[in-house]
Amino acid sequence: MLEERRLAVLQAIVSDYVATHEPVGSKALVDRHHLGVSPATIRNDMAALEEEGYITAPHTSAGRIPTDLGYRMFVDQISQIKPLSAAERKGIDRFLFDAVDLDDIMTRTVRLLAQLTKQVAIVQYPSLSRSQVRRIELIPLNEHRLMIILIVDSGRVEQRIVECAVSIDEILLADLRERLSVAIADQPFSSVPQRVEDLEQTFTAESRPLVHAVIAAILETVMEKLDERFVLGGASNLARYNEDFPMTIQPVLEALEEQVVLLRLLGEVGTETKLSVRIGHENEVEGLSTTSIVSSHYAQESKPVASLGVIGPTNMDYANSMSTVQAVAQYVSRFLSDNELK
Amino acid sequence: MLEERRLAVLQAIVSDYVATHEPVGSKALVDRHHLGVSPATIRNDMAALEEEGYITAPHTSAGRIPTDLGYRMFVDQISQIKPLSAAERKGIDRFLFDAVDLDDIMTRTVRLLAQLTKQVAIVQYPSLSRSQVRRIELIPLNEHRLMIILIVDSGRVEQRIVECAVSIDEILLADLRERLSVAIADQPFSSVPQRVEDLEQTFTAESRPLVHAVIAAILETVMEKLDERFVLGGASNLARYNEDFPMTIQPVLEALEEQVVLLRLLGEVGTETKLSVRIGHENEVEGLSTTSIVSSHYAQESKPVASLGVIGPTNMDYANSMSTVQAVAQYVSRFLSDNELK
DNA sequence: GACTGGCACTCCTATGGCCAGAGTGCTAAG
DNA sequence: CTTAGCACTCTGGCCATAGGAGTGCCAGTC
Repeated sequence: MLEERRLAVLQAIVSDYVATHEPVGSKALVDRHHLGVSPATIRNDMAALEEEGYITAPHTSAGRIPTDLGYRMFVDQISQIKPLSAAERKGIDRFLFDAVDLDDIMTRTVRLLAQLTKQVAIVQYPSLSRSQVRRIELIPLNEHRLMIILIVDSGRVEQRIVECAVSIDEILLADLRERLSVAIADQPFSSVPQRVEDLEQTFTAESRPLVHAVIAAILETVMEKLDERFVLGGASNLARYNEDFPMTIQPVLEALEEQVVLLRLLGEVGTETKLSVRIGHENEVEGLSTTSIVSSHYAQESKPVASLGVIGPTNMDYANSMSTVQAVAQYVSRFLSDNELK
Repeated sequence: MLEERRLAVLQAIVSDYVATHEPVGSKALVDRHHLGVSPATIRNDMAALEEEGYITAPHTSAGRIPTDLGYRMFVDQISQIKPLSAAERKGIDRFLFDAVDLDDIMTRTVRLLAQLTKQVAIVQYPSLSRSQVRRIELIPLNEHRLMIILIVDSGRVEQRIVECAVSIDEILLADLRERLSVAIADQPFSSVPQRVEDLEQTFTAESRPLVHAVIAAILETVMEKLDERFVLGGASNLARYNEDFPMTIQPVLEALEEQVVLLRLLGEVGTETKLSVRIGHENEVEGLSTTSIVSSHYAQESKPVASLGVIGPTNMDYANSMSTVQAVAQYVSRFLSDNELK
């Protein structure tokens, strides 16, 4: 009973604070939410909540604001996520409908997310490490230069130019392509390094220079680009929160430019739960300690391939962000699986 | 004589204001720059300069700050651009040295620019319209799907997936590829639409469905992607100027997300001059009226292929930005021409 | 034992007045 | 044409004040 009301009070504080961005006091609480008790009672509860670390007071005579822990509790209480309205779903549909290729899907998705949540959106490209090579092409460009093209089953296309000291023998190249194709097509990316290295052994000594150059380039590409691509959007939404944390825009912008950091944040998302929320200091990145990240996996044919999400101030509208991120992730998954881009 | 000193006064005002970001008064001027006259004289000149619209006073008893027109005059007076120091040039060299492909060059360049100028940097990909198709590949993916790959002499690679109702005949596809290759390889992009359309006529009726699908996709790709790619970097530098124009970050961020706007700004750069500076209201984009853009073409084998530059507040250090942009453009040009990525 | 009303207390915020300083424009003289 | 002097204006910082919001605690009630 008592516990129950305390929870209600916390939830009320969070939702009021999220709405107004101002500390909320006991009087305001009983006015806006019809809890059946007096302000004094609420004050007792608030004192207890503060004791437990869920809320804090900026100064003696201001209202309370939630701590990271308070938000965490609040978020964990949101058991069932409210579905989007028909209009919203329609909107998502229309937005993605006529995307022509993977790049197009990614850019549209990021714009969609930013627009719906009014926050900074981030969409990761399907991770190579969870994909398979679909096809490999070796295209001679001139005597000493060729281009490797890897087509991945997620629709990603990676290209790389290779320069080799020896002049390129087209017959050998075709042979190499064929054997590479057999070796790595439809194999998980993780097995590629081993397989191409094994393959290299099977070539005669005289063909080695070319073969080695190509294989080295493939290995490099596979390593370098494993997870590295993503798109950002809606950075201007950061400025809307000027009022709330005025001095901290710069570190956030800086953090957003750190690719590795962002990828780690998205990558850390466990595979067990689909929807993940990390609040304030929970993401241990300097500069993002006043922001929260709501992210979700998206899948292709039921296999999770990457993540997408939004980044906003800790006092964001979690319910809305969560449902939007989840919905968008589902739509993207569906879209990727239906219109295979392979 | 008089005219000459006025100019000196204007230059002094601009450089002081750029350095301190505070209105500069007559006393401070004679102190810092050893003009051989008294503050009162300077005041007269300042009154005249204000009359002519080069400077303005925020309020009665503050110093003066340059207007857009004042900056313009100042910039036009910078006849010879100071070369970079050896260390700086060395730095640029090292930064670009081991770039492996075009994407790599573009990202490195944008980071380099942002870092050197402490401003927002923008680098446009080599424009397709000023390039030639180097090679075209048609890669069947499955029965109804194929991928078109266009390799452009600037090193850009464009890919597009085509879906066709009829099943793909590999023999026909090879033939089509060959004839497409003949038709458009080493031709300027602008002539591609005409040539492929002509080519379509030469095919027999039964092969038309496939041929048409491919050609339509090529046309679409050519149209859509003509100039559209660029990379941005250093957005966090915007926040550093919080003090100066605090309320205006949002519109600037928004403008930066408008691809078309940015491309137009870069594109407008005439072909006659290499280095271009547009100040404040000169770039007629809402939201960028308090910013200046310093940009330059860069070239590949002496032919300008695209632009790069920086965007900063109107009270930026023009001399430095101009020399940096010019130097980076030269280096990128050299790099692109030396290590042809074709 | 849980809730409530009352009350004293604290602390922030907004307001207004005030002063000093910086910078100007003007005038008259060199 | 330049300069010194002077009166004038406007801003920005500082201080003190008042008002208000919100709290914590205590004593009383159901």
